[in-house]
Amino acid sequence: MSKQYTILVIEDELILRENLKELLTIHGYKMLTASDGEAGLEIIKNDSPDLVICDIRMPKLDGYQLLKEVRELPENFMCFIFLSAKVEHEDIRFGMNMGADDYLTKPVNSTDLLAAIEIRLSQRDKLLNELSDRINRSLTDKLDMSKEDSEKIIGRLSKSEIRILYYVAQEKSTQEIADLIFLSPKTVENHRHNISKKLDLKGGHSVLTLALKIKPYLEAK
Amino acid sequence: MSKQYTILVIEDELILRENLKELLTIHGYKMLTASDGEAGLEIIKNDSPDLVICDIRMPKLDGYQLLKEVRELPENFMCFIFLSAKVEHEDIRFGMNMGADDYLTKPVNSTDLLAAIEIRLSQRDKLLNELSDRINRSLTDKLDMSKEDSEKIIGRLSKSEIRILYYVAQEKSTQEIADLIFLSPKTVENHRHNISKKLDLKGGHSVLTLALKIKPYLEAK
DNA sequence: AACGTTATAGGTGCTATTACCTATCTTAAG
DNA sequence: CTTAAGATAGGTAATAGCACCTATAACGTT
Repeated sequence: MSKQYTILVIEDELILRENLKELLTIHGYKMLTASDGEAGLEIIKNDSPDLVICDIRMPKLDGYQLLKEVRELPENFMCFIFLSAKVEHEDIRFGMNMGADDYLTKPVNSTDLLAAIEIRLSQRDKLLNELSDRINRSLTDKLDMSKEDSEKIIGRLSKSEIRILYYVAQEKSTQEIADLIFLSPKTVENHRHNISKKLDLKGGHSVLTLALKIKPYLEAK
Repeated sequence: MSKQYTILVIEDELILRENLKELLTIHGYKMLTASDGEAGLEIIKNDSPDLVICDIRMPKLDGYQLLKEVRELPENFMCFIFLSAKVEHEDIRFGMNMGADDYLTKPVNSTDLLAAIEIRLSQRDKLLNELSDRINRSLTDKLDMSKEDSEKIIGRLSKSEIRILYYVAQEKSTQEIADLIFLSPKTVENHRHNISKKLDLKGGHSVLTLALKIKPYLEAK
């Protein structure tokens, strides 16, 4: 089962709004609804839906103004689709040129709507996946240590060893770690030694450098 | 002056193709053209234009097939706009549902075309900027050191100190560094000491940990 | 010409990490 | 129940980094 997406419908007309909610719920989406632009904007800010289906003529804040505000939100990767009774060429161009990802006209058939939603969500997911791959690769480059390798290393260590390594990565000295977790400095030192032997680390300070390299994956201990 | 974008026009008809090239060149875009899908795909692979304006009915590889191939390319963040004489509702929906970012109909007026190009490029830029910010923030988080801070630190060091720090970041010991660059171990040690004093570093191994943190920005010495 | 910075090299001593040992007690696996 | 692995603690010794000191030669700036 794939991820459940959240869709926000901002639509003045009660009947259409409820119909859309029902249709999309049946197709597996988690639905949010709003009946005017201001309410819609609040929901967007609070719940960050994956996709917004938005009317244009609405009370309080119309679709154009809403889209403008949405696109100015930071860290905003949501898809935005207009669904409007304004069907003239100029209307559609104007809506698309505001930065909408798609523009559907009323009355809309469910095939068109579902297809439009699916393609926008899948394109956005593709983009976000490539982004997180890129972040991972960038991190691996900088740390000389991939996530996989880090996890493999951590997997070979005992609980206490991981705990010690965690504090080593925080740049704590043996004495400081001993004080922090109420152990003898000797015990802490033994753990360091065992880590070094277990992983066959060479050279001085190898435990410290290892700890720093795998630190990002050690945090969530 | 802002960045110059590269636009690829893939269009069967010579006259339209040349007209578009002229119009967009005047408006400051760097233009590439192709007269069929296969040629277009080659250019996309080689030159990675920022945006593609693409006909649908074309020899060899039609617009739909081309878009499908383009979207399967890795690390592909280009915008894709269909420009077609297929103007029926179903045609437009089909094109958009293939994953196009916009769909313009022939004959196209320059206002619509320029507006569509501008909004898609600016939206894509906004997205890419947010993504690169995110990558930077992620790196800063993991390294506990921002690019700016690293560069400020490096700026305060002398040439030799930077060189020493570079080798320290490679996890070389004082003795190893001395052997590598034909210096007395004492000199290397003095540099380490001076780095530590100059930057007011506290605690054991502070030079090593600093070196590892700024390593990404130290590599290109 | 004088001064400050940098690069070079050495002396001395302190401290922290590392290596390798033994030993006891607990816990998990067989 | 026996055994292996882990967590705890200590002893001893070597090593590496660190702090603080002097000293000379080169180099650029004022």
